[in-house]
Amino acid sequence: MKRPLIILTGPTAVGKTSLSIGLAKALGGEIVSADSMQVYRGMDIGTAKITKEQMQGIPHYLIDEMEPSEEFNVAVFQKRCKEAMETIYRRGKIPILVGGTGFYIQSVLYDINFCETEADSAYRDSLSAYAQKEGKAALHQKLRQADAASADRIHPNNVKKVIRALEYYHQTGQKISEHNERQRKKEAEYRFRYYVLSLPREVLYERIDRRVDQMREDGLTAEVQALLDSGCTRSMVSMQGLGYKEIIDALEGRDTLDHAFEKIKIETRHFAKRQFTWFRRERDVTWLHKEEFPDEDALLEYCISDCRKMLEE
RNA sequence: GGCGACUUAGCCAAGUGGUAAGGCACGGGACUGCAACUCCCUGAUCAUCGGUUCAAAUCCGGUAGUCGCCU
Repeated sequence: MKRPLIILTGPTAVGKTSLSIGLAKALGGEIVSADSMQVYRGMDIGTAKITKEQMQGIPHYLIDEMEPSEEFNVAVFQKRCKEAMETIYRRGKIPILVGGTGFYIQSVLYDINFCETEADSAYRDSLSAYAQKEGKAALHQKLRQADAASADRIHPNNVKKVIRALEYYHQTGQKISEHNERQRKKEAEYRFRYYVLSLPREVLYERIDRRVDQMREDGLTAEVQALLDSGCTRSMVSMQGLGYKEIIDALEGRDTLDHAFEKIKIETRHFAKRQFTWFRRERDVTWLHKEEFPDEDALLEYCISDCRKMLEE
């Protein structure tokens, strides 16, 4: 019998955290964070990380498990997430995957295969240098020779993705387009519910604006300064998080703080929009339109009973 | 009340006679090891009325609005 899995996601600032705790309590669940930034220690305000008090005793995994200097990515996430889920099953609990990184959720739900090879930064750098010298089109042409299907799919300007496709070919001798095709057909090996929490765009955007204002009041600037003081640099993956790169620019004199915070608002809205695009095309999702419920309790009740149905299957 | 300047898409903004650059926002989309990343697509007849001209956002005049200076 397939094991149960509950997924709760949605755009940033939609209110996943509070719902997740209610669900975990009612169903005997433990939470695994599916968030690419909340794993990092010391990045609390900018990632709107759940606090100890908010957790209300519910165990959380993949939060504060890495240093900002370490590199976290889908492959690492997938591995650690599966480990956490094993622990949870062993304890007789139900894993609840909560977070807004759709790609990460997909990697676990459909068990996408990321081959053993490590990222080859030397090769990546050489390709990147090649693109600098010869141009993006030339790099794309290189990909066309190796993997025409990928070249058709990936826009020449999307250098980062072109490089990854080339790297895959370089390391495995196979075409990433074919690999992707195979992965795409996979079925979930869990009994699951995949909830996407949503709000009308205008409401969400207002919440985002307010949240960013709150981050400023709560001391995001000091948090970023502390990270810089401890040796973090803009080039770290962790420092590319929303809110971090902008404040770094301001602290290092390339921007004003006021403008940086405005920029964070706009970019967070863009991010939310991208998340909607992602979830809209994900199959097997259950949309939860918050505005269709009289209040949070009603929403929670609905989720609980819907999950129970799934658990009894 | 007088004089002057301005009026181009939601915002900023090129264009001064030959048939509307660009940027931002908004909206849509892609995404299989950096994903809070990276990338793609998308909008106007130029305040308004009339005139000159083969041809006007571009020249002339009226009207309206905005801003500045003066009384």
